[in-house]
Amino acid sequence: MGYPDEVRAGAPVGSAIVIDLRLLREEPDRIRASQRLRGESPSLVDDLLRADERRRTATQRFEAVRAEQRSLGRQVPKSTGDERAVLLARTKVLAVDVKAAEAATTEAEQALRAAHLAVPNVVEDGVPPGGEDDFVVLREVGDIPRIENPKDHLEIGEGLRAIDTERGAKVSGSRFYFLTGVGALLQLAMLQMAIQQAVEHGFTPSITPSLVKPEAMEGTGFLGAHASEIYRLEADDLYLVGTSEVPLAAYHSNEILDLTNPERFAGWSSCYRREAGSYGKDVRGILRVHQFDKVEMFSFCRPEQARAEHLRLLAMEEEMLAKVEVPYRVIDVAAGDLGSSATRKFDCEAWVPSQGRYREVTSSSNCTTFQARRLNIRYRDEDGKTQTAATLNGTLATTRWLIPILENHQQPDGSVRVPKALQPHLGGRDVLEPSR
RNA sequence: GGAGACUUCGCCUAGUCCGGUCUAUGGCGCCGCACUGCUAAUGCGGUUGGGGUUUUAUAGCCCCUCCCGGGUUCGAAUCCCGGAGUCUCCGCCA
Repeated sequence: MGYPDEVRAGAPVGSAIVIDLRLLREEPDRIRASQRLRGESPSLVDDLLRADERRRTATQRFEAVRAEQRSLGRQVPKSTGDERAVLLARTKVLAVDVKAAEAATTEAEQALRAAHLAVPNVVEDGVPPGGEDDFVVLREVGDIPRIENPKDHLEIGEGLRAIDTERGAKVSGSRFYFLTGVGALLQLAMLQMAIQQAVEHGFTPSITPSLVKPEAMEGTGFLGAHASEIYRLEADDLYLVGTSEVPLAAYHSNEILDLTNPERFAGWSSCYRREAGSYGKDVRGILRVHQFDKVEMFSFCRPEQARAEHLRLLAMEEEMLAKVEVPYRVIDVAAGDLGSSATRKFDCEAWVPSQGRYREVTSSSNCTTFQARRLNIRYRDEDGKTQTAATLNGTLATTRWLIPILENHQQPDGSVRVPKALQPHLGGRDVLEPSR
């Protein structure tokens, strides 16, 4: 799955990239170091700088030839006779040069973009080195409940007639499910509560498209190493989103924003993931599925505000987790496990009694200018100059949350206690029992 | 799905037939100044945007930009082809 096709499909090229290249030129060593932390080749940076230089040269040549052509072209209408014939002959030659120079520029720009897309975001200072298992636990919150022989969420869910994975498999295959009765109601209540909290904190609630064009996928960094995770509709050249982060990021593509204050969205969408390469992993229940629903936070802000915004999103997640009364811990994800777009990532992991361990339920990434550069999202600074914006995202609630909610609040009789904050969203009921 | 109309510098709009100071018209809005107890009104001036370059700065210079991408041409907002989007009507359908 290469990007040149996507580039031709209309992804923004050139200008916005160069702004950040200026920064790259100043600190290439910093970026090489970051590359090593991620376990990727530092030479990508040199490829990028070379491509940048090539593009500059090509552009300068094109502009020079073009300027001459225009200048001569302006004289043609005023000229007559022999003078005109000479001019026409000269411009005829120039036309060929211009065309060649333009082609060279276009090619150089595409090469630059390709080199650019290959370079992951620079890792933020303080990120733990290492891979998947090298995260640092920042804190553990809440008391782990003592439950004798805890049932897992699927057993509880089936008892409540809330989760039906057998029929999910019958209708759509493995890793699909039906939420029915109190299961459906619980999910709607949880997502509604998430939206309400987001609105209270000034986020704009949004219901987003689930199908997006290639440039939206490319721009958010999802067609990189994890392209095989993405569903693609061949007939229409559209992708099914794995998170509303994608449409929300692309929402402001090719725009210049007023980012005096950060712009914040809470997107509700169904999400689709192929889960390729996770065969045999987490096959039971709804922990790892092909389709789920999610409320995702997304912020556009100035780069200097991004760290504070990141902590803000994390605080939102913790507020939600507190409302569903589930014990959790916060981890600082290690450099090798960041994904190409993030400079830093905090995950919240909820306690899952049946497994006796924490499982990821939220993930919030600071992408700084990585996505905005690719999607050409800018803002105007005090001097009126355009600068690349920063983007951040974080999970506010998803279907997976049903697992810790059901398991941590299960009762010996098979019913499930409803956390207080959720009750108003469930018509006031304080316990889940089988129903229609 | 069928037919037609349309897309111009924040918004509206002239220009497209008949290619060349269109380096885009006018209005609204906005900014500045003047006048007037204040406001309003009026008058004058300014105002497409993006990138590069240069300067202490002001200012300037160059390229790109008339939905997007190709083509024709010495030269394209204008002509040709392809695509996207918007609207209207018809058909169909949650």
